[in-house]
This record gives sequence, C-alpha cells and structure tokens, in this order.
Amino acid sequence: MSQPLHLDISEQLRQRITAGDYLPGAKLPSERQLIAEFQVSRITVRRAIANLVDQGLAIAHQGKGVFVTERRKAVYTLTSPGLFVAEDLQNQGIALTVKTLIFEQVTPPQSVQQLLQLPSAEPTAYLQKKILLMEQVPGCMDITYVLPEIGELLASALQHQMTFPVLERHNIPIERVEAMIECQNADPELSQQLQVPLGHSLLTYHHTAYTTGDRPVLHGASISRGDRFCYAVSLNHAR
Amino acid sequence: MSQPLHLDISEQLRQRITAGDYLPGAKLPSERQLIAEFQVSRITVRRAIANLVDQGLAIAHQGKGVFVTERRKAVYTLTSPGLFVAEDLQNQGIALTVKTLIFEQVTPPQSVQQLLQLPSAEPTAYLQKKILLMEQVPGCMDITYVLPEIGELLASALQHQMTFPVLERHNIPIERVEAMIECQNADPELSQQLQVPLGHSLLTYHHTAYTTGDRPVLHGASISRGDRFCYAVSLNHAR
DNA sequence: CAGCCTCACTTGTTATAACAAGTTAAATTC
DNA sequence: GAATTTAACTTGTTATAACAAGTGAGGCTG
Repeated sequence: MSQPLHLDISEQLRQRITAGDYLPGAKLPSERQLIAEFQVSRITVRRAIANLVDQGLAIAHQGKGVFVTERRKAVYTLTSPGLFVAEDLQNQGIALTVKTLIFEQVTPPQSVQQLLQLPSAEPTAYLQKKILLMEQVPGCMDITYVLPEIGELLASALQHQMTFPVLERHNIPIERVEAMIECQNADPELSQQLQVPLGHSLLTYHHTAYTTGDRPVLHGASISRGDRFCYAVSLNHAR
Repeated sequence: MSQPLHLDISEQLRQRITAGDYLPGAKLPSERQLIAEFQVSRITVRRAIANLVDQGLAIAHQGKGVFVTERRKAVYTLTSPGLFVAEDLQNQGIALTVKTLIFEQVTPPQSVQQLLQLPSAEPTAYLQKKILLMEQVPGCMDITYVLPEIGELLASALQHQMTFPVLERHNIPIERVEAMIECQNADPELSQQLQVPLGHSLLTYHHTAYTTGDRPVLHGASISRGDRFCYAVSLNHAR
C-alpha cells in the first residue's frame, strides 16, 4: 500500500465534492453506506470523513449525518477606522446581534497595560467579552480592554451596541488603529462559545485604537470563525 | 460520563503545556506511558493527542514522539506596497530562499482574467508557482499570475528573486494593492508542499497589484503556515 | 387529534488486537 | 574501530466489537 486507505477514500470523496456531485449543504453517504461501497472497516471510513472535516469540506452532526460545508464568507473591510465591522456587515445584509458575556473592571495583563499606557499605580481597565451573533449564529468572540474612564462612562451603551460607533458618538474619534491578523485554533472555550469543533480554524484580529494625540483608547481581539469570515484591506503607496 | 475521556485527558495535558510543565520543543510522554498513567486504551490516548495537535499545541513525528509546538510567529508588515514580504522578513533576521515550481504561460481562470483586465481575444498570463523557504523550511506557497508582457520580459529575474523588488527595479512602480486575508486548511497538495498535516491551518493573502494609471499588473495568493506567520497593518483615519 | 413511545437510523466513544513503518541505540560482524 | 545488523522503542494504519447518544418517523395511547 503506497498510500493509506483513509486518504485514498477521502480523496475520492473530495473529488466528488469539488466536482459538484455532492453540493454544499447536501448529505454525504452514511458510514454504513461508505463501508459497503469501499469495503473497508468503520474506523477507516471515519478517518476518511475526519480528513474531509479537517480540510473544512464537510461537517458532521451526531444523529443526522455528514454534510458538505457552505463556502460563503463575509468580508470585514478595513478602511478608515471609523466605519467598522458592524456597519460593514450590515451593508452586506447580515443581521448582527451583540451578546455581552462579561463587562467588569479588571487588572489587565502586563502587555495590555503597556499598550494602553495605564498608570502603574492603578493599572485597571474595563474588560468586555462579547459574542457577535450573525443571523442568530455565533460568528465572532470579541475580547476588549477599554480605558477605565471610558468604560465607566459608556457602560450601558457599550454593552448593547458596537464599540466604535459608541465612541464616535461620544466625541472620542479614532484616529489610528494598529492591527495584527493571525490564525489560531479553537480551544475548548472558543469551541463551545462559537459552536465549532475543537481545533477549528479561527481568524483573529488584534487591534489597538488611538484617539487624538496618539492616546490609546482600547485594545482587543476579535476572534472569528475562519470558515465564515475574511478581511479585506487596500494599501496605497501615497500615504 | 459527562465528558468524553479523550477530552478529559487532552485537557489535563493542555493544562500541563500552558503551565509550562512541558516546554515548547519538549517531548510528551509516549502513548504507552499515557496509557499507563490514565488507565485507558490506546485509541483514547491517541484521540487525546489528536485533540492537542488539532489545537496547534503539539505535533507528532512517527517513530520519534509527540512534541510541544514552538509558538513564535514571523510578521508580514503591510505598509506601503513597495517594501514587501521578503525584505520585511529579512529585517527580522529570517533567511529566505525562493524555489520556483512552475513558470509558464497559461490561460488563467475567468476571475483572474477579469481582475487583470486581459483582452478577451487572447487572455493569457504567466503563472508562477513558488515555495518560499524560511531558514530552509517551507513556510509559504505563492501562486501569482503576471501580465504576459511583464512575465516574458522578466522571466529569469522573477524565477530567482522576489516579485515586487524585481518590478520596482524595472520601473514598474506598484501604486496600490487590493488585498484580502483569509483562513484555509491544507489540502493534500498544500499539505505535501508545506510539509504540514492534512487540514493544517493556513493564512492566505490574496492580492492584486496596480501600477500607475490604475492598471493591474499581477494577481496572486500567498498561502502561509498559520502557525508560523501573521500580518500586521496600520490603519490611519487621514487618507 | 395531541402527546408519548418505540424503533430504526445516524454519528460518537471506547476497548482489544495485530501489523506497518520510522527512529535510535546497542550488539554484532567484518 | 567502522560498518552493518538487530532489537526495542516510537507513532501510523486497519479490523472487529460493543455500547452511548442524538434524530426522526411511525405507531400507539389517551
């Protein structure tokens, strides 16, 4: 055997998916059917399916079956820092709800203290942890640290609305955002909150926002499902 | 049982990793040892380890063992389109080699034809597929379509050097880049080329570069290992 | 007819077993 | 002593088996 059986089978199934034999949303044959078709043991069929799931081509639902994944992604456009994630998605016709999990005053980790230039005497900030529901489905978890004076002032507003619009409305303009985008994998907590399998690919947008005078206002991370979202940015030479 | 055994075990191991009991690069206990410690079957231990691998915390080497992953990432800084990936990485002290897999004239897919505004009479372009080796290790696969006249002119230079510096040296300034960053998972080809397991998280940077007069010059995708790379960008309000 | 139950299906978990294949170091051979 | 072989480890593949748990349809009961 030059190649493992499970790979051989998952490649055949992959070909059928990319060829359109199984359309997005459609149910793949059950384990029992695949066992009969390929004449292998259940463990091999399950491994073949796991290969497809790992590649993001299929998703399994206990009791129901394995289904071909939908491949549409919503775009976060990173233009000027003013109009943000929320509006941009709503422009794409995606209903968006904010569910705050945590909103409290904490002592952030060293790295955040530094980025927000908190006074070392009393290095506190407001921590907001929220889930963004797109079309009633959790798509993004946002963890943001806000300067204490701003968190206190805008507590009620921040808990029900998107962050940046609230700030702009209260005369805290965002002049600059330093961002970093990376890939991570769902740990058990994120797996549960975003309702994805353990290890699922996630796209993380780390950002530090500065207001006039280059003073930092907030620092946070938006962790989105990697199979549902992407980021667009335009880079101009003339700056 | 409220929670599967394999999850229970992988969580205990995860805690040891995050607590620093097992440092990056260190070898985890062998399957045999874990079977003895947790008093479960091999299949359960293997599933627990698979959970860690899926979360990007460990990597398995047949015959050698399972090792805690290193967590350092190289940063691609997206500033002005001029200085690019290559220089940026070299500034970070990372040795970079280009290995061209394919360089030929082709008829690109419809979507690329449109982006490059190719004449529908003869919609050809040069396709370059290359592997970028960082410290002799494959880290990124780049697939780029270049306008035919440029591909022809700069064939030899493009095959051994980075794309953007070559263009700049030949008086083809890049004025604007439209980019999109997304997450994808390694299919068998990428898995083989980048030497990562099937389904491994990858970070893809799609880009279309325009020269003076807003004329498109090239369109491509840079597919990097998600566990090794990230993108940084600075967004200014004043544009 | 509404509600409940049962049954047949699905995927998920776990155990035992055997062999394959990559790695390393000790033992053997030349 | 150097090269080769062997043995003991490691993880990878595959089979068989049994039970758990989620789903949905059909039938039974009130």
